Amino acid sequence: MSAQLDLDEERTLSDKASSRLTQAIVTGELAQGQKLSEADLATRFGISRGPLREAIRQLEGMRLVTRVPHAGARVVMLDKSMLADLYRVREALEGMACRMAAQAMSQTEIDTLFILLNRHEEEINAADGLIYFQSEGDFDFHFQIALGSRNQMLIDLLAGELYQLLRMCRYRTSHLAKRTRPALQQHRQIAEAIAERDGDLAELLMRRHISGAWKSISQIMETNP
Amino acid sequence: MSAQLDLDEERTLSDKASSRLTQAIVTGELAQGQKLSEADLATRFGISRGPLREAIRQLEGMRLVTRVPHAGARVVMLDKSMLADLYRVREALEGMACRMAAQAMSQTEIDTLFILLNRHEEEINAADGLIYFQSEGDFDFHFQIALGSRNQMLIDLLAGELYQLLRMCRYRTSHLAKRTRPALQQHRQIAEAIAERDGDLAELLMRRHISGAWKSISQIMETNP
DNA sequence: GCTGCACTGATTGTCAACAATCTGGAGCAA
DNA sequence: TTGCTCCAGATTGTTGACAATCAGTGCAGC
Repeated sequence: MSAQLDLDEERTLSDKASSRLTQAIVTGELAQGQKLSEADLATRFGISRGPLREAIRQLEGMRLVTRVPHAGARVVMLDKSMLADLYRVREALEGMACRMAAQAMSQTEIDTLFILLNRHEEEINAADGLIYFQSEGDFDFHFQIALGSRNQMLIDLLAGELYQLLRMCRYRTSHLAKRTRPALQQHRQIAEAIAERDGDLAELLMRRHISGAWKSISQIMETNP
Repeated sequence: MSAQLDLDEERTLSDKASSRLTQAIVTGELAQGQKLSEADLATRFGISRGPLREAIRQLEGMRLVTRVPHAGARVVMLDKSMLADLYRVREALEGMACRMAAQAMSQTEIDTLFILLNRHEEEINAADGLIYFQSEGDFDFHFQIALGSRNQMLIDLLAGELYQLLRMCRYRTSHLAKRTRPALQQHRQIAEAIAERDGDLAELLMRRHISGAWKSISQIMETNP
């Protein structure tokens, strides 16, 4: 849990509504494809429709909802084709992030990366089998690398848009197979490539890691609903 | 000019305002860093502040404006660091688009690509020296490849966000050196790689093309304002 | 029985007024 | 002069009412 703390006495109503909506969508409280009734949500959040509409416009920019004029907004449908698109984009962006991180990360940040990996490994060993956190730990790793790229646009794209969609997806497939151990192993290789400042290798490994994850997920989706 | 036609009797006021604002920002009618006064713009567009605020929220999602609560929105400042970020992201995304296009483009689309290149070459030869269109022709080429990727998310990211920022940048540096001929040559190599269905090479060439463009632009910016 | 059309209810889009917040300067004290 | 407080104007944030548009229903006509 690394979300922004919503001290109710901060920011504007639109922004708060935007956060709550994002949360509700990502956690599945609002189902995929569900219609977002302005009146309903406004009363539920205790605000008026004005700020709510602005929040919806913002979520539209994050690709979390789709809006059609005069017909309202709906939670995005994460079908297989869209997920395929998402993983390809992710492969490109995180590959680049990795390359840049290998060049720009400070030694301290790299140390942090390894600490993260160790903690992650302990969690896996401790709860061998039932690992709920895997996704969050995974996000932390990828997020740290994005930060390490020092590329603000890359960071915004990944953290602000793609990762939300990914979390949304994971909340729904969390019951499915994990492959945490091979993922951890790959993470380690990536971190080592970064530590050795080998941008080419770091990018290659990250891309392979992500396309591998997609192959695995896509296979699972064949046999499951 | 391939923008959406704004038949005034279509869509909603927010959307129309959004288009007009985008246009105004990209063409420089609204200067970088300029403050966007809601009252002023609303009267200028002949609408009320409600739809205008929604439009601004949307532009914020496209990274064309930055908003700070209670202080208003400003046109984004395209400083060198941001442009560097932009070109890196572009390199990653268009590289991937190229790889996917090499696999997914139909023969007809590939033919169109070469027709585009030929027309572009004629324009360069015809107006040797003063080539205003270069940017638009360039956009057409890159856009066609994005479409060829068949990846809707990639298309949206490129056409909806990055290209707007790029156009915004070009409107300001259009008076600077061009390097249209080497760019055309590189375009041709890319198209040929796609025609041969060589995704690896197509991606490599596109990435080299874009990072080369950045080196050139960044050099020019050293010596100019 | 089926098609087409008007009506109705609900939902979204828009507006103008009101409240909250920020910015800049006048006035005063150290 | 410098620094502070406080006020006023302007700007943004929010609201509730009003207008426009859409989806579903029932009826008339064929």
